[in-house]
Amino acid sequence: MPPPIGLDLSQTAKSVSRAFDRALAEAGGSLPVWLIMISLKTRSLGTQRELAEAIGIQGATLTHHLNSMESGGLITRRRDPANRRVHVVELTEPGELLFRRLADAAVAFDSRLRRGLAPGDLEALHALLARLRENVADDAPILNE
Amino acid sequence: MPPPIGLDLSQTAKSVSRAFDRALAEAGGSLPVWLIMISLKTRSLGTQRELAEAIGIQGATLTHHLNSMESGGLITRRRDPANRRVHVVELTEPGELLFRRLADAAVAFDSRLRRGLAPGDLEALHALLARLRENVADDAPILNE
DNA sequence: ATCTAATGATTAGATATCAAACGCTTTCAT
DNA sequence: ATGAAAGCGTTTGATATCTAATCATTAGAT
Repeated sequence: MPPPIGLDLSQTAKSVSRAFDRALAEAGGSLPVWLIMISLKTRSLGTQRELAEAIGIQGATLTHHLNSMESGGLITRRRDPANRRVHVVELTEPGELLFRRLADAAVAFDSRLRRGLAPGDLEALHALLARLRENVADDAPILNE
Repeated sequence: MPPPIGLDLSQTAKSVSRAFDRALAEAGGSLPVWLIMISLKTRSLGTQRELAEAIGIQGATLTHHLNSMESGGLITRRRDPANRRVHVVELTEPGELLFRRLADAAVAFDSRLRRGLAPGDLEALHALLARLRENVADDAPILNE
């Protein structure tokens, strides 16, 4: 009798996320802050809505994080002159500094997480997770194969 | 360049958990309520602390859930005469009824989640998740293999 | 016997997240 | 040109969770 897969998944994710958050906290950040920063740096940001979507939180929640990051001097927000509905979010110099520290912590954590896993294992895991996401996507929800 | 594994995991878990919670909500419950009930039914419960541990939440959080379940008539709490520190938690008749409905929903969801996954895939996933949990366990935290 | 430490559960306070409502800006149809 | 609809971000209110402090009970030591 295999264990219920959703349970297994969520408990594992909880453990891993908490450990990651602790690692980032030691470097002076947090998981949401890290996700926001790396999205700002790598992806070519469109709007805050897209940013929230990319990191898997709600727009309202993102606003809170940006508020504290702004008052902490990590980012600036200004209206885009071309489209005054959108806020352009940018890292300040202290923000860049923290980003580098968090990046180091994230890399270290990731290698710790991969211990004992072959490249093939990682690919397999990635594919399995993708399949699970598909299976709970809203379209064609029940339909038994 | 492989995607960061922790991210992949947590986003998937979030999607799956939310979908599961929606399914349980349609059956009149929620994820924590379901976890509490199934733990009460299957595992031989020791204390609330153990119960909380088993379902991966904090004792204080469990208290809140038990409060609402009790006022909703799903469970009863009484002091154990043998050790008056512990609360003996038991399902009421309406509680048993809801349990059965949630069990149906959970089974349906699980089969939906397993669509397109061979038994070998499930075993592999289980093993990979276990490995990840090990890798973030507090003992021997950094040590590169 | 009594004092101290440990244990089980609850309560209080803080934080994080979400959903819904709102305000401003832009787009588009007429 | 103007009015309706949609888009973007923020605010508000509710919920869930955690940590720390507290109350009551039990176990252990002297």
